[in-house]
Amino acid sequence: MQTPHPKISFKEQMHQARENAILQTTCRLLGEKAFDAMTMDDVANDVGIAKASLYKHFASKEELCCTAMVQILERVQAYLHGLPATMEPVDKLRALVRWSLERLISDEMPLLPSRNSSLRAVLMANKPYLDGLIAVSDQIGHWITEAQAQGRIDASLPPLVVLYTLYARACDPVVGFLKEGGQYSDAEIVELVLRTCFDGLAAR
Amino acid sequence: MQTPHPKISFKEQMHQARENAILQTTCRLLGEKAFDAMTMDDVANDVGIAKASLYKHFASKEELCCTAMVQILERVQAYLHGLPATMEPVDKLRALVRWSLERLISDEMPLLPSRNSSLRAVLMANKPYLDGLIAVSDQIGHWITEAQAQGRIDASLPPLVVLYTLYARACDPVVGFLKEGGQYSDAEIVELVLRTCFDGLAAR
DNA sequence: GTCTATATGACGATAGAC
DNA sequence: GTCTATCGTCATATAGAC
Repeated sequence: MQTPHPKISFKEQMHQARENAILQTTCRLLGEKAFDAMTMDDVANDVGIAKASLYKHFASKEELCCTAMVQILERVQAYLHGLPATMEPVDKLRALVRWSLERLISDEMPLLPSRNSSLRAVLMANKPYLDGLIAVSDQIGHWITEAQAQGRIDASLPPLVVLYTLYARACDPVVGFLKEGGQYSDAEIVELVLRTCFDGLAAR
Repeated sequence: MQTPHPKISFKEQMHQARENAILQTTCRLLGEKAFDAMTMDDVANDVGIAKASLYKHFASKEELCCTAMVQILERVQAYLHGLPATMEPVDKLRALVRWSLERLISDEMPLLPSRNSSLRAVLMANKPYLDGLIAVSDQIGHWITEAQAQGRIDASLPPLVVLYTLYARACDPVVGFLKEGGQYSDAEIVELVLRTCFDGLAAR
C-alpha cells in the first residue's frame, strides 16, 4: 500500500494509536474490576480524552469490551501458534495457563474475564468473539486428547471438563487472594496455582 | 423469657418470618447474579413487599447482603460441627467443598460469593462477617494440617494456599459451564469438579 | 410498618460548538 | 474528531399518607 498523502497517513496513525491506547486501558480496567463496575468515564479519564471522543471510536460499551476481548483471543492464538512444535501437549497446556495467570497477576485481562458475569452474556452474543473462542478451544482440545493418549492428563476426565477447568484456572481467584496476602512473589504464586491445577490438593 | 402479651409475640413472629423470607430471597438472587446486578427492587418484588418496607428491616443493600452472608457462614459452621468426629480430616474437607458446590449448582449462594468482586470489598469491611470467616478458616486450617500430617493432602503446599484453593473451588465457575452444556447431571458435575480439585488434571 | 411517590445521584449515550 | 454540557434511564434511599 502506498502513502501518497503523508498527512492523511499521519492522522490515521494517530487514530490507530489512540484506539490502541483505549483498548489497552480497557484491558487493564477489566482486569481490575468487573464489566458493570467499569464506567466509560473511567476509560476516558484514564486515556486522557473526553467521553464523547470515546464514542467516536466505539459505538457502545459492549462493542468496546468485545473488541478488547477479541484482541486478547488473537494474542493468545499467536502465543499458542508460537509454541515450539517439539513441546509436549501437556506442557503446552501448562504454558497456556501460565500465560493467562501472568496476565491476571499483573492486572491485565486474562484469557477469560475473571470478575464477570454480565460481560459473559455480551460476549456470547458477539460472533467475532465466539469464532475466536472456538478456534482457541479447538486448538486446546487437540492437545488435551493428545495429552490424554500419552497418559499425561487423566484420561478418565471428559475432555470438555478438562477444557473448562483450564479456562477457569486461567483466571483463578486464588491468585488475587495470595497476592493480597503479600507473602509470596508473583512468580511463586503462578507456580503454586499451576500445581494445584494440574496436580490437585491431594498428596501423590 | 415470658410472653405476657401474645399479640406482641405474634407480631414479632411475623416480623421474623418476613425477615427470613427477605434473607432467603437475597441468598437466591446473589447465587444467580452479582451484587451490582441484584437490585433492591428485585428483592422486594420477589418477597412481595414494597421496597420501602425492605428498608425498615435493613438500613442498606450492603447491610442486607452482609447479614445474608453471615447467615451462610453460620450454616456452614453448623454443618462442619455436625460432621462425625470419626471422619478423616481430608474427607471433612471434601464434604465442605461438596456442600458448597451443591449450593452453587442449585443457584443458592455458596460459601463465598462466586460472581462477585464489589461484594467482597463490602464484606471485608464488615466485622461480623470477618469474625465468622476467621472462625470457619481456623476450623478448616486445623483439618488441613492434620490431613497433611497424615499424608492425605500434599504437604509441600503451604496450608494457606490449600485453604484459599478450597474456598475458590467451592464456587468454581466450571460448575456453571458444565450446567449450561446440559450433558451431565448435577450430581455428576459435583463429583467431576471435586475430582479436579483434589486430584488435579494430570494423570496419577 | 406498609404503601405510593419522589428526591438524589450515577452512568450510558448524544447534541452541538469549535 | 475533540470538546463541554446535557439528556434519559435506572437504582438506592427516603418522605409522608394511611
